Amino acid sequence: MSRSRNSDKIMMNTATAHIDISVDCAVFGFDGEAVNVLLIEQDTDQMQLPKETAQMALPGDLVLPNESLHASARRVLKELTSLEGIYLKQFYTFGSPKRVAQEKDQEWLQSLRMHPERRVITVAYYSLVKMDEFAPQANSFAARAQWVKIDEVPDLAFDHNEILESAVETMQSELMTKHIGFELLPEKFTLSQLQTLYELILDKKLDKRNFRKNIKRMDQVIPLDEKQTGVLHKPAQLFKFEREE
Amino acid sequence: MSRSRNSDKIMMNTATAHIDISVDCAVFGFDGEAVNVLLIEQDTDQMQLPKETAQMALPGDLVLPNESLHASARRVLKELTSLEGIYLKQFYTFGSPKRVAQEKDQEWLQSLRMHPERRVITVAYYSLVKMDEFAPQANSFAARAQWVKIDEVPDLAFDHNEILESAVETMQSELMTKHIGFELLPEKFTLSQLQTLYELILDKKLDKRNFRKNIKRMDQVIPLDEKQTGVLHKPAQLFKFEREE
DNA sequence: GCAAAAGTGTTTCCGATACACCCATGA
DNA sequence: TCATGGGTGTATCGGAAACACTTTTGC
Repeated sequence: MSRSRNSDKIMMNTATAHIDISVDCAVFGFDGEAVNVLLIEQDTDQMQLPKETAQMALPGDLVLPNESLHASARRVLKELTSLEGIYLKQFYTFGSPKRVAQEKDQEWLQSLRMHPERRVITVAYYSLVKMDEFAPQANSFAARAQWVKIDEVPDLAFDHNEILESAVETMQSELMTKHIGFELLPEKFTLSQLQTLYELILDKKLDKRNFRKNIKRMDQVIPLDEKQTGVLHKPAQLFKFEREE
Repeated sequence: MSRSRNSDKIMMNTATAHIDISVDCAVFGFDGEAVNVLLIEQDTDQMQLPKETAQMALPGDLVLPNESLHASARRVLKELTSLEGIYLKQFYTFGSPKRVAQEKDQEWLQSLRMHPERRVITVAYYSLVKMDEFAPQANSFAARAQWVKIDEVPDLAFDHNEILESAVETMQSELMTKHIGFELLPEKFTLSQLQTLYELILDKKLDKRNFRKNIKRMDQVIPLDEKQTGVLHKPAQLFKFEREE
């Protein structure tokens, strides 16, 4: 695939001095069963390649000249999900000089970027969305977005497996202290749903009674006058979460 | 491909499209009395300005085209202190479009940078050094480096007060879990020195007996066959810290 | 009435806290 | 001998962990 272009090579000397900046987002969602991450699929049609070779990657884009990093991440997320005002947090910046220079990534990179030969430093964010509010966008960018269970994520483009792993670790370590679990649940949720989520993220079993004791003394968790319906067992009490100011 | 060519031309016209990347380092040291941070002073002589107007800033530099972020931070640190192999950790990336665009910073920026008008995104690191090993370098860059107590830091250039504050918070929150206190002490230290350091960083008094109980059940802290000398009271036992593999 | 998950309290254990006196040295 | 910080043990408290049965609903 080394259809080398002389003009580009000549540019190299000067062009490599430029470093591009991107943001990449690991967007997590919970469907009641598993924690998922939103991945973008390479558009193989457009490139006339067999579907099997399609790669996947975390959503991301170059930072615009006048855009803050956070705004940039918000933009990527909005184009993808149409959601605004959702949990979004910077966690690390990946800047290895060769992080987009692997042979396997060149094809996609060239269809994606104005300067595919350039080094790219990426500021990584993780985001938490309520999957029931998620509306896939009709635009071509997002049409190829899909949820993948985090333990079934394939090899990704660039260094995105590493970025994702780091995002998962960050989420794990912030779950307890920052109450981020609630960001992944619907507005109204049961304590069992919450516990399932904690068990998945922390990857360990929790004691039901102790868990409920702990949750119930957070006064941000508010019981509603409402119960589950349509389940074939005792219906559970619903709760909502209200972030204090 | 033809799309790339066209867009290139468009890009060329707008020089501000280039974003520079720098690293900035908050280097902390402990002198037995206070936690200090290493600051760089603007060279007012060279600029023929009155000494009083000299600004200070965190040490930092642009990332070189083929240099990883970590290597870049290491380089800044080595030029400054001649130290290698010291604790260095990325903690946040600051990328507000206007972070170096304030009027007050233009003078210095223009003496410092090839493209002072460019937006700069900076990847911030904090570093911990043993002050007794610190040897100020003779080069012009570091000749103007000086230790300043963290609660006596003046207004700094750019957004460096914000970066420093964030570095201090990060250090505080990592003190307990990552044993970073030892990085600031000499190879041989007393438990009182260690406690003083913890009290300064956490900004609260600790109980002597409980503190020593906790430290003594870390098996990385190893008692030496050696005592303090030249003090006018009972000499303290010396310890060393050995990071496990 | 049965399957399936919801819901509920008490006891035990362990780590965190509080607290005061004697010791070794140099001046 | 005195001033200075070094060094030590125990009792109490409070949160974490362990643990099993009854309840409500849909079928």
